[in-house]
Amino acid sequence: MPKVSDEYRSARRDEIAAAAIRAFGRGGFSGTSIADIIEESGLSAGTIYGHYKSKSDLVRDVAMRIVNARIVDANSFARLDPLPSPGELVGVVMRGLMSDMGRPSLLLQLWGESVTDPELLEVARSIIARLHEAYVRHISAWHQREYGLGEAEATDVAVEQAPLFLAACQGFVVQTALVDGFDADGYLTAVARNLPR
Amino acid sequence: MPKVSDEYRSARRDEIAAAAIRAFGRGGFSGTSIADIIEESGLSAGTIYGHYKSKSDLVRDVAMRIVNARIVDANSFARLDPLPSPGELVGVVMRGLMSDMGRPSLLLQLWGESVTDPELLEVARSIIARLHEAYVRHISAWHQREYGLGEAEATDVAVEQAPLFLAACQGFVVQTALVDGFDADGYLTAVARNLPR
DNA sequence: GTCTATACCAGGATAGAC
DNA sequence: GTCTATCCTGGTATAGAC
Repeated sequence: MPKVSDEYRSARRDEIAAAAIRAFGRGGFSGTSIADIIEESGLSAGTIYGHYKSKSDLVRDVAMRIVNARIVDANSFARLDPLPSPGELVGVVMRGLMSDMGRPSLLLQLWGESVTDPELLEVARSIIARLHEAYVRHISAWHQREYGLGEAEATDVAVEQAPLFLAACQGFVVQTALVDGFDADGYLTAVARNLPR
Repeated sequence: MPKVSDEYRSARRDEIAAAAIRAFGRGGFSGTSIADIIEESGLSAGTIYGHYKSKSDLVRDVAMRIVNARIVDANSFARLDPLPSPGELVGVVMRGLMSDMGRPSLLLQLWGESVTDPELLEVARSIIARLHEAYVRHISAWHQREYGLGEAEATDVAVEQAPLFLAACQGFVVQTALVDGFDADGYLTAVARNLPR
């Protein structure tokens, strides 16, 4: 085990992954060629294949990095004070998403390609599952604190409603990417005002 | 202008398009090769290129056929009696979608590929725009009839809320395709119960 | 109009020198 | 570890016979 190697390798992977994220952000996963990533990174084919064993390996790593960035704040919801309503939370999550992805269109591409690529499907599912779980916990906490429901009752409500808040996030992603002139702030305000509380 | 030709050509295009829809449904647009479509249709490369000038031409035609099938019932909402609430409408539209597409995953793929393909973007936008428009009209009609609002007021409400109902549809598509064990009926019931009315 | 055969190209991945 | 050069596969599209 060489002494510089480990952190060096990891730094190189970061560098390649960062270039790949930029490139994928423009062209999508399957629409981006290794040549594009070579150009974006300034590195060579040999180098990239020295750090990733295939394009699909790289795609999976990039997708995971995107997930992990989001997971962080999915778990910090519960500690916010004052506790935001579930509807306000959609705004918090989506604004966070926008600020570190620029356009969320990569998510749309991830979903699309998940349909045919089992490895991406795994990643996409894990994003959704974690967000779903965070919502169930949050909605339940909200109903307990705000309306004094018991835990079991609050959880029933949460299980019913969580998919709707998830849908509000997914709709935001779709509409941001596809509707031109989409009013993001107006949408998030409408969510906070009209979804159940 | 040969006399049999026109309807013959059009029937052949239908045949090719139908095979293409099945094939695209499995592999997505860019994930499906002409060879796949040849196999699915039982026809040959020469024939297909005799009716469509390129793969992208075929893709656009297929995407449009999918849209047009949906537009029909987007416009029949207003004539339903009793008038369904906007939330119930999500169920009507989505059940219709499911019954003629099987899995709505092709829509997910359409969205994903729209990000990088301008022609598909056009198609995707037109689907969303028409559904949005149908929702605005419907929500407005609902508020006028149900709560006696004036037209201007009802329209304001409709413009604010329409994106949320759209999101409920989009979330349904995403979750149907990606969440395993997704409870479609439970979701649609929750939409009808919890979205504003 | 339709088929078979094939030209042609793009993209992923590897070999081998440094 | 990294680069350059190249191989090879698979995919779109066309040519030419029937």
